[in-house]
Amino acid sequence: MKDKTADQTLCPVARAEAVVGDRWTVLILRELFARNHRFEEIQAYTGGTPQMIAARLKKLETDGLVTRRVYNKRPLRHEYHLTKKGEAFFPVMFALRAWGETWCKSPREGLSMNYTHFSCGKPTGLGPVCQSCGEPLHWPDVVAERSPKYQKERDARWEAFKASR
Amino acid sequence: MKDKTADQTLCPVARAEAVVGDRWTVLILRELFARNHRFEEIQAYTGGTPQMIAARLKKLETDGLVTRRVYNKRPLRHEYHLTKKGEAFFPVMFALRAWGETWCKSPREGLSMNYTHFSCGKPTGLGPVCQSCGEPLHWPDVVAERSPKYQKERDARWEAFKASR
DNA sequence: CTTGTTACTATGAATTTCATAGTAACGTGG
DNA sequence: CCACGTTACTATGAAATTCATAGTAACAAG
Repeated sequence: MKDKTADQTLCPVARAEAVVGDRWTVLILRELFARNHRFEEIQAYTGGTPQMIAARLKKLETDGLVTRRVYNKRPLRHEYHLTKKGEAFFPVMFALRAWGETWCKSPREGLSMNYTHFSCGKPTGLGPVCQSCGEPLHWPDVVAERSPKYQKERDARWEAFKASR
Repeated sequence: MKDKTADQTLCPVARAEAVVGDRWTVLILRELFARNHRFEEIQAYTGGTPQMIAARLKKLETDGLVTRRVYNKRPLRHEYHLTKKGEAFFPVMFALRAWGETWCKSPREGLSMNYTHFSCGKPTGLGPVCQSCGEPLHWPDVVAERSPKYQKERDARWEAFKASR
């Protein structure tokens, strides 16, 4: 799991990719930005196997993007939360989502996510800054809402996960 | 190599990751944004094996981010260029680089990349919009310059690649 | 003392990656 | 006309990773 790439180059893109250059890692971060903090939530919504999730969370923790927080002693249970470094990844996530909405979907599908800028109360749009007020967007200053279809898909994933046990 | 994930979800992040959720793919895009269009350049600077590069370029082509352009008949030779869809990935790349510069390097290393905004002639900074003029940044409207150290690393990679044949 | 909850760990088969080497199609210089 | 150089790959087998499936651990509740 160790990646020497990061130490062998000054390239910031390569350094970043050594940390987040993995599908599961990004999907986990998506869930954390969506405020799903528990292992089973992350597993259910990403569709990853427990090993994939466990390994990625461990790596995210050692890489400093995630901290474990106890929410229950006896039995000991942890939630996973973003650190400053993790939160700072938001612009990448936001840009990635915008690209995905624009270029990886057929037009008739419409947007799956709609963001409202908390400070101005209006839609953020897809751009790097709020289309309504022009300010740069920070997490947690945006409120995400899913399209009904996408929300349904999420609910179905949760049900399917629960049913399979 | 096929990825059913994209068809099974409305999530734009998952859709995007099905296309670019891979270290080599992102490094190849980095080179294309840096205007290195030839196979051997991409191989040398990314450090990938020819199969990795060839497979990713093929997938990038079928996914519509890259086109092959003939630059020499007899022997037939192609260059790889970004399409509109590929160019549209720039904001993600830019944000990723900014995150890497900020969070994946020790302070004393300094910035590896410095961007100048062509339209205003001043530095862009790390943010989503030009720090000098406030406009959103588009490729190819930014001019990249590498720090001497990073440039040296790149040159060394090229030399090492050439020497190994 | 059986069932339920949450968070993982174990195992072996399938797939992917990596290092190394080699091929192909041509131009060039002798 | 033939050996060498250039560019872009392809081939091969060992090593590592991923996936599907199943199971464990530590407790609470009834």
